[in-house]
Amino acid sequence: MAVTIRDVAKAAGVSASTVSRALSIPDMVDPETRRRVTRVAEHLGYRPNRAARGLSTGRTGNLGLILPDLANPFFPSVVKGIQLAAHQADYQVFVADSDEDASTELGLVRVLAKQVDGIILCSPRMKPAELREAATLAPVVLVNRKERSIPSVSVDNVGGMRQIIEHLSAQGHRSVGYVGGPRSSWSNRERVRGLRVAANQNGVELVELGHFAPTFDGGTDAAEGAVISGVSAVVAYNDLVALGLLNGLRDRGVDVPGEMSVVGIDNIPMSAMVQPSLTTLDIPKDLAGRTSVDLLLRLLTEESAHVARARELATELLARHTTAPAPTTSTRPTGRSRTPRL
Amino acid sequence: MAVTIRDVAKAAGVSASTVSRALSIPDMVDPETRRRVTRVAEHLGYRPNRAARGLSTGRTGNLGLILPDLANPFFPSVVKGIQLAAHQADYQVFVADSDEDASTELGLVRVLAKQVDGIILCSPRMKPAELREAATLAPVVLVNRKERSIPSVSVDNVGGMRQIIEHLSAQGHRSVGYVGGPRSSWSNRERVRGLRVAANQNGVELVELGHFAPTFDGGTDAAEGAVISGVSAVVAYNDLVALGLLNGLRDRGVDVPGEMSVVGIDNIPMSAMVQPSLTTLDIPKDLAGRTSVDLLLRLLTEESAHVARARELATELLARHTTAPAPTTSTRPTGRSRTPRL
DNA sequence: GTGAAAGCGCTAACAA
DNA sequence: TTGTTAGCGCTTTCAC
Repeated sequence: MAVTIRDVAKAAGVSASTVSRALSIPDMVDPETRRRVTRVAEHLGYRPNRAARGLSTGRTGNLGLILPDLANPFFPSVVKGIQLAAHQADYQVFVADSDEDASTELGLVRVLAKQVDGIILCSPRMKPAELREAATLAPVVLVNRKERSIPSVSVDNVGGMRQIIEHLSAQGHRSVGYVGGPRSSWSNRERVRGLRVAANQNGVELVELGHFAPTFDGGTDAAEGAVISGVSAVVAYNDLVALGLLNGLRDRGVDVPGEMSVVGIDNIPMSAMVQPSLTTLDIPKDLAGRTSVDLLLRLLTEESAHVARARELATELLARHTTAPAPTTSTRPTGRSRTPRL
Repeated sequence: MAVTIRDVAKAAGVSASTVSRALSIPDMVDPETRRRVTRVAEHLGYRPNRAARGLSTGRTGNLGLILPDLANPFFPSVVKGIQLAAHQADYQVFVADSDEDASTELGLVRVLAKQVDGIILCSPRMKPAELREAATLAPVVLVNRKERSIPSVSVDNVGGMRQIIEHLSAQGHRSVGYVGGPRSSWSNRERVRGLRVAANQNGVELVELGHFAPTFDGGTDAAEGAVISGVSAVVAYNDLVALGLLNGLRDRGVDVPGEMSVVGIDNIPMSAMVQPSLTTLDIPKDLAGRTSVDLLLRLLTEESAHVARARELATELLARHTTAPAPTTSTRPTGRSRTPRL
């Protein structure tokens, strides 16, 4: 078996409790002993067993992260932001991929709840009631969606949609299509909402082309309808969909951007790798990750008596915080219209 | 605090141990009591605390996964394969991204070691000695590299390179370039080795163009050298590099595949999303994931007395296993030469 | 400043 | 078949 706190204690000629203190509350122990203990611990290669520590402190030092699809290039950046922030605070991250299955997600929350101090939940499809149940099982921070009384980190979808519509409108487009994501997706609903408002304000006609899978293939499927609809520009639910759409349009001999403009959302790495690059709305992904960790850790260190109030507070804070680095269209200079020909 | 085993015991009028048995060794308890206990447990919403269980059993029910870069589209498939297999066996997966920093990785192993039953390590850059140290801290399975006495799952790089060279040779190429990955990467060394052998056997000249970052930008950087070298075809360390290379070539006005052919390795999703699709060598990524979990779990359930032998055995098994579904070039029909014009 | 003792939630002998 | 006891590795009173 590995080296335990007692091994260190014995070797240093002190009690286990002293070792414990020397390592976690250094000032409570004589400098002399402290040094001896540290040396011995290091020499023996002692690593505290966090699970055991968790048992007595109620703190595991772990964070859980649940997301719908790691293969969606949107998420790795978020995960990286989270891991970085977590590691800096000496937390480990448990990542679980639910495979786009919202029912799995609640199960994952249950399994994780006991092994982590808090959970970051990216679940565009979970029902509000499920979210609330999840929040009773462990401290939860929502990413990319909001739910009353649960702290969350989200982006200003409405503002982002306004930017897109204004951009298109300035280019002279009067009729814009929207290739929607899953009906049950919170982000999708927000985006539709934002688009409607902005279209209305800019005298642009918005044509909703239906709901599609949030994938490359979903975009391909949407091409036919986009062509038929007669719009001159199309906004896609996300970049993956936009790329698939481009693919489908090309297959139909539609020249992009000559005959039709396409705009994506997310600014995934792939969007910059096609030529010319895809016009897209940037979402500060790693910042969202970092912010969610910060928020979660703040909740955890809050006096438990004040947690309820803290939650409300935190929600407000975040709304402002994430709105600040507002989404902007990416800025690759590629001529008049930056929509790709691919 | 959450509901514990004692709460259930009390409510069911039995002892804690009975509850424990009823839930994990059902046949050791009277059907009547068992039913009662189960009912009460369910009713109270009891969830065993796995960390606590781990403390007494020595089994945590968690697996660790360390990989260099989640943002590399190669990995999500691997992760998904791993998660699926792990969840099916009722294991959770701890994912840690080392950000391509091999020195971080050993640290991650140390931190994770106590909290997991075993670790799946994708570390192309770690030194052999570090790998062996890692293997002493926890049961370890290596992915995509081999090291004496440590079980591993890897693909038949040499065979794959042969396929690529034969493919190019059949197309009439006599001089082929290789855009190498990091000097310290195990896969890169294997690939070079395989290419040299295959080139030699097929009467093809192999021009090694140097070492580049395993990224899109790395590929872009390699374009200049590729052009100068005068080869008619280029193999890239992986698909990301290949895509960057295509980008760089296009910027230099080189027609692909008219003037130069490009072949990638990995078959990442993105490769099928460009038009026409990138010619690439498929690596069975999710299978690699599944296999590594299977292997690890087998090690864990092995009688400890036989573990040493089991390790050797397992290594052998795997070598055969992963060679079987050998890499094949992807099969998108896109005309004579399938190298993309992008 | 330090040690002894109790306990976190659970399982695994050992008795009964 | 079931309950009692001890203990996993650690922290945390409570004495000294």
